[in-house]
Amino acid sequence: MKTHSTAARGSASRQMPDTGRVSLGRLGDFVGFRLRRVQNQLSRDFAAATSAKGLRSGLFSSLGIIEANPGISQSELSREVGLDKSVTVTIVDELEKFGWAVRERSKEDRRRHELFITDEGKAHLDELFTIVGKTEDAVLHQLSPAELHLLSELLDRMYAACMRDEG
Amino acid sequence: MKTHSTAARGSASRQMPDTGRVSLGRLGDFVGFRLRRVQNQLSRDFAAATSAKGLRSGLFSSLGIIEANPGISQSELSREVGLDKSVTVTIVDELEKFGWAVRERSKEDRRRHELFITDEGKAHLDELFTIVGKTEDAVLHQLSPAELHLLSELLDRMYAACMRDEG
DNA sequence: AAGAATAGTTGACTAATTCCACTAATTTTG
DNA sequence: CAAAATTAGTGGAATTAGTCAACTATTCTT
Repeated sequence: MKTHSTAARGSASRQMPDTGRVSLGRLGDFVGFRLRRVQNQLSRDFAAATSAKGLRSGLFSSLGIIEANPGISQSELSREVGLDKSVTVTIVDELEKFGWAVRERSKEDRRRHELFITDEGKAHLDELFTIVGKTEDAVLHQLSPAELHLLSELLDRMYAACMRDEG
Repeated sequence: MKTHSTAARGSASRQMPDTGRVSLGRLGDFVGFRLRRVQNQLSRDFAAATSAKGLRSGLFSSLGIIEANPGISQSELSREVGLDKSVTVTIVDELEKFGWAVRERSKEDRRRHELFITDEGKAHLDELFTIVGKTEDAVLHQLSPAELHLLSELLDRMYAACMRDEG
């Protein structure tokens, strides 16, 4: 069952439409494909907008999570952002080098490193949020607030289902 | 420039929804973050489900596009899947090696290679669609058909906006 | 106290991405 | 029509991201 056929112009066989759009065919029945292309483009826009700062991928998200969850551990951070623990180490190393966040040994569990954002980190995060907000708005400006909210909700439910299955 | 999305930011979601006690903070106001984590997990599931076949990423999507657009050129394929041209070359090389697709020099424009899926390629694509369908269903089973349809539509609109912005 | 489990770290290895140069064919244009 | 610019396809180098296994230190389990 094709739920959403794009352009099914004419009969299937033969040559490419010179003017028309490319058909997704059966691929159009899967959200994974659409998700991937949108996310690809979005993260490319993000990289272009922040290229001056030379941030490694995942650093922005990590700093955002640290800000929202003061004292979070690196393991929890890894789980939330979806990165390997070893990658998180590298990111936190960099955050500390920049002076945007700090590690503090936990008093209760001395294996843990509690993470905190610094004032300087907050300032840079503000800047980054502004940049990302701009690039996202360029893509989302035609989605109504209701649609945007629904999109977030659907993505959250999908993510929750992912985590339930193998989390 | 009453951008809806800007108005929506900051007002909507400040809860700790899905997996637990970790808050998204301001990050929750951006779809890019949610998009990334869902897509990451989804593509990880896909990789796990197809690991036996050892397919390089983008191969499945490429074959799907070739099936839906017989005679498509490698450039057009690259554009549609969102890959670099050189990556597409590698993928088509592999598709030919497997016997799943063929290159044919175009009669009208002898620079072009027209791409066609083979019967064997169709068979394997059927198999892949089944596998991907299963893994997606595990994530999407709780989304209603209407929600699913809306999600696809929103993603398409976002993608169209991306493409419009940078040619 | 012994053993399993968890947090963090390191380094090695593999896959993916980007970038640039190059050939061939076609289109543009002066 | 020839020169220049453009487009399609290819190969390779360099950078980066993602995965994995080993290892220390600490805590939990029994």
